[in-house]
Amino acid sequence: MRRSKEAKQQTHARIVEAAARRFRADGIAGVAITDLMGEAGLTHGGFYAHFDNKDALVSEACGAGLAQSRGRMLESVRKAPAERRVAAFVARYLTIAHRDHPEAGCMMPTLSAEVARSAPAVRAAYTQAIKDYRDELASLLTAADGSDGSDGSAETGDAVALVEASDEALVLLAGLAGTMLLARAIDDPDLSERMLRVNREFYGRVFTGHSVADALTSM
Amino acid sequence: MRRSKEAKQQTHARIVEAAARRFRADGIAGVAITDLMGEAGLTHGGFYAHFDNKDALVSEACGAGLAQSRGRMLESVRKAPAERRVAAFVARYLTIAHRDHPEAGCMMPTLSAEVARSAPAVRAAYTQAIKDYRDELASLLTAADGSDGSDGSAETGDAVALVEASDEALVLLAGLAGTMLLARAIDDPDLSERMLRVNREFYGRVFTGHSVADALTSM
DNA sequence: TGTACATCAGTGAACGCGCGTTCACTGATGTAC
DNA sequence: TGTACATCAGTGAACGCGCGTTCACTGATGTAC
Repeated sequence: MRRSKEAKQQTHARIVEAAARRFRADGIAGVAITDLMGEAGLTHGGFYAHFDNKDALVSEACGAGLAQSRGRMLESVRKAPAERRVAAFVARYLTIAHRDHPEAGCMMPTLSAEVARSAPAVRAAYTQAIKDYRDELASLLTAADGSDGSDGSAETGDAVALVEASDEALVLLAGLAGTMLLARAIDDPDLSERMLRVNREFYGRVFTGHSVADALTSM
Repeated sequence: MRRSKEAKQQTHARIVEAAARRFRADGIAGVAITDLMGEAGLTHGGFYAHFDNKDALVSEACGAGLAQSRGRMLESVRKAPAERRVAAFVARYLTIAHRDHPEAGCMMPTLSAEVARSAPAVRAAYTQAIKDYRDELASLLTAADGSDGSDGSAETGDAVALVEASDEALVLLAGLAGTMLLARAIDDPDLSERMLRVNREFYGRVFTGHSVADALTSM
């Protein structure tokens, strides 16, 4: 039952897509190859025509999956005016809907801990995806902050401004991922919602005004 | 080979301790009961004299382990003068040593994602431990912020101040856990260190001054 | 363009392995007299 | 205080199960002539 080259590529994409979805919902260790192949409409044996082993799939699914969820998150955000995009991103990320649907959400809160324990190839692919995320966020932050990306602090200049923006992006990524991570672990609905709301408010305000730039000045 | 009551309690404690350590290093799913019993100096069959099943151990180890790591973190912090304790805590949490030794560190970055997918009893125990952590941090924050815990904003008053402190604690917990989570997943040593440093600087400054209280006002 | 053959995507049974859990057993501890 | 017996912490073989991976096979696709 050999298939055409395009058919194989489509199958490959379906497996990766199913993996990215299921890994987020149940963790890497919690998803069996048989399940993934079943969701792709195939039987388990065919897996090895596409990947050397499970780790090879994990690398691809983690890289592609994080990039995909980033794309979906930022897509709707770009419709907002430049100065409101960061706040829109924060508001989009820290929602109850996102908390309750990890399979369709960001990979960072669900998979980072498992990736940290994974094979070098997995970590490398994941790291690259995080760098891309940081860079996209940094450009969002500089655009929101006026065109020069600075706020009049002593060591101003475009190079410094760019460094600061990518540092702010690291703060934002960590804060959002951590908030979602804990909001999902917490059993108490009130506390979980409060976790989301308080951080939404915090990051929305801090990254819209200039308090972050102040806090990060002269590092 | 029946043992005395105290001996049994000691064995029980040794199993829980080994579990709290190994779960942080390798994840819940990544640690077998045989391994844990071996570390406690026993064979696997004896496990069920102490726990109904693996989930029962997980509940106990997650609750106790998070409380223990919180105790260790805050122990050294209390030696600092009140107004520097928050900064000391942040500095203690976001270190390379902490990143490289998850087995001896905080449970939140390593286990929260897995706990979110665990049985109700596990999540309940974990949630309680997080609430305790929040409350301890809140008292650290109010102590650092002057004795009334407020900064002259319009809706001042002790009740409001307490709510604000526990909200600030939620922001801090999420930020620290998220930073460590990502710093561990990232393969690139420079970026990983930068993640730690930038966030250490950010949370150190923001939670020492009054910018957080400003950001969280009128929520 | 048509034929003959090699390739290889996908099938499904089978593999070895480690897991959580069970169970008959042992012998020191706790208890009743 | 001493004896007889019940309890039960810990042992180690065995269980059923699901996992990742292998492999002989099938038949449509790609290629050489």
